[in-house]
Amino acid sequence: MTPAELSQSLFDLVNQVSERRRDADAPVLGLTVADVVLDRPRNRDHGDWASSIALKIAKPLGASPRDIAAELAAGLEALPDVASVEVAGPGFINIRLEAAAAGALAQTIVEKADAYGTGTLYAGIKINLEFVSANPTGPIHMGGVRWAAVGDSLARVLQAEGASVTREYYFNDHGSQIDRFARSVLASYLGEPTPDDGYGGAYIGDIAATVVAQYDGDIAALPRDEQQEVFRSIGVDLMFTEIKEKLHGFGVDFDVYFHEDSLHESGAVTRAIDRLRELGHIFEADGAIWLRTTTFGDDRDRVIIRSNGEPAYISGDLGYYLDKRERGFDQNLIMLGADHHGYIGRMMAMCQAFGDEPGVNLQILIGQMVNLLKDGEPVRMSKRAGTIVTLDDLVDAVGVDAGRYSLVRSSSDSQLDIDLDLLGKHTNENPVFYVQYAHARTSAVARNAAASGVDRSAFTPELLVHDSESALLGVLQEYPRIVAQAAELREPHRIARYIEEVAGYYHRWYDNCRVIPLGEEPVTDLHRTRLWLNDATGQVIRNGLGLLGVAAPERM
RNA sequence: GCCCCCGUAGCUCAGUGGAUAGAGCAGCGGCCUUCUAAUCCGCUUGUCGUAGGUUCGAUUCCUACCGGGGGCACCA
Repeated sequence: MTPAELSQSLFDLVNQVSERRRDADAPVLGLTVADVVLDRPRNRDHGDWASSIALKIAKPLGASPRDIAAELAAGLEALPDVASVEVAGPGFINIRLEAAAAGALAQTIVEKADAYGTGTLYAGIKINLEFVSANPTGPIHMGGVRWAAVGDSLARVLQAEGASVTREYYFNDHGSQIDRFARSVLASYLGEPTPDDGYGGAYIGDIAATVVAQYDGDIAALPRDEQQEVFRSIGVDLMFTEIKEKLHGFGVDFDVYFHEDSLHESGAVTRAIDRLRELGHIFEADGAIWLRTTTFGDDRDRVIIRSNGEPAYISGDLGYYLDKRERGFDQNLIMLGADHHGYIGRMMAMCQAFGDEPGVNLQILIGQMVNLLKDGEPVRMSKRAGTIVTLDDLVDAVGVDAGRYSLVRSSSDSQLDIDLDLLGKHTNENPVFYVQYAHARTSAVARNAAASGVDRSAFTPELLVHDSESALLGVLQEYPRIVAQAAELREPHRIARYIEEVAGYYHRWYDNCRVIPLGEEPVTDLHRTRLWLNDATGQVIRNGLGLLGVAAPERM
């Protein structure tokens, strides 16, 4: 019996009880199945599943919660897979399943394999997920790396729920930051000091040297403005290529790298502005062209074409958003750092100005910043000052798996502290090893089982009665719900926390229950059935790590 | 001044209205002739920032305040 079936049964019982109890003239409760949720109690004494529904409906029915609970309990007890039901505390209903019914899950998981945990929440939905989008003015730093890890994992989670996801990187190659970058590289080449508003990192010199080596001609012979253009175009390409390669090495690949420049060149920006003008949301003032975002809740109107004729940054967003919509994306997700949260108002206003629904067609996910600490003291990261910690630094220190895992296991709402010293030393503190070790252990057990003549030729789930077994089964059952929740809330860290929990239950089970008989003891159906549970656990950990983009090693 | 995020064990952090608030790390003490000891077991620590409110029930929702971080351009 699946949790869904059990909660449907409970829902039916709730309806029966409320029909029987309510006065003829009283309003119906209007509950749906979703209101009748089953919890997996933390305390195993409270059964395999628990419901607080009696507490919720007691008042409208004018009855005591315990009386309602008792009636529901009687109905549940009659179900075939339910072993026992009790009413506890103020009116909780604690349900215990037959061991066979609970244990059947092990076989289900093994048979579903990679598909276990996937759902259909977003079946048929096209989602565009834009993340990282760091400017190509320097190596990708820790802030961007966090979104690379979280965004890629979120994409995987959404795909697991049936969505068609396009990972997209918006490449800002149009604005004045690029000019600063070009001037900085040029200055380095000429041996001049870094411009006041330029970038001063050591990588600037490297880029200058590489550009000189790659340029087919004599840069020194060019006039200064042409020199700058050479350093701009080749330098940006170099950065762009490097960023792509580094992200690839980190396991993050984008489907689309979208160039801001192309929006201006293709006329997409002009088209978007024309469209908004037709809709009556454009006005002119002080020599500039504005979008009246205040109509849609923004705290001020926004300039989209400056009085000098240059498009403001947001104009690219107008064209870009329209382009995404024309490409058929129902949901457009954009991940931004907390330093960009002020964009939400204007972006949502823009979405609404186009006639779309903010929060549905456009969703902006804000993630908090990464703080770097050294000797317990904060280190400020700045591309300008050249004090940056890059993707490479992270991977060199701890590797891809531990790096991704440490970035994705915290809520994006929390600022992340990363201690540069700890990063290099105490790698065992990373819970990823705890989880990976559990997975390696399931593989080792499976290998040894094969060598010892334990196979999966029998499956008798009613034998899985040890406390550590029902606890493990209980947590394995949660997986599909966790994936759905992570997708809905856009919070992939839930997957990490969950598999840590699975690893814990598995290790404790391993300690208590043998899959392979000791010494000369015969192989029994209990051993064979436990092998199913072992393999099921490995499968769930593997699936979970897969959603995080972290390897599931068979040996450690 | 306004907006967003955070405040939970010594540290880093989970916990989108439920029962006795959890994990990892750190500390102390136990288990290897037994499927991998990167595991497991035991001990120890909490005004869930403060004060109100809603609720049968609040770490969770609402309000105010305190503390930390970030943001409020014809920059991108």
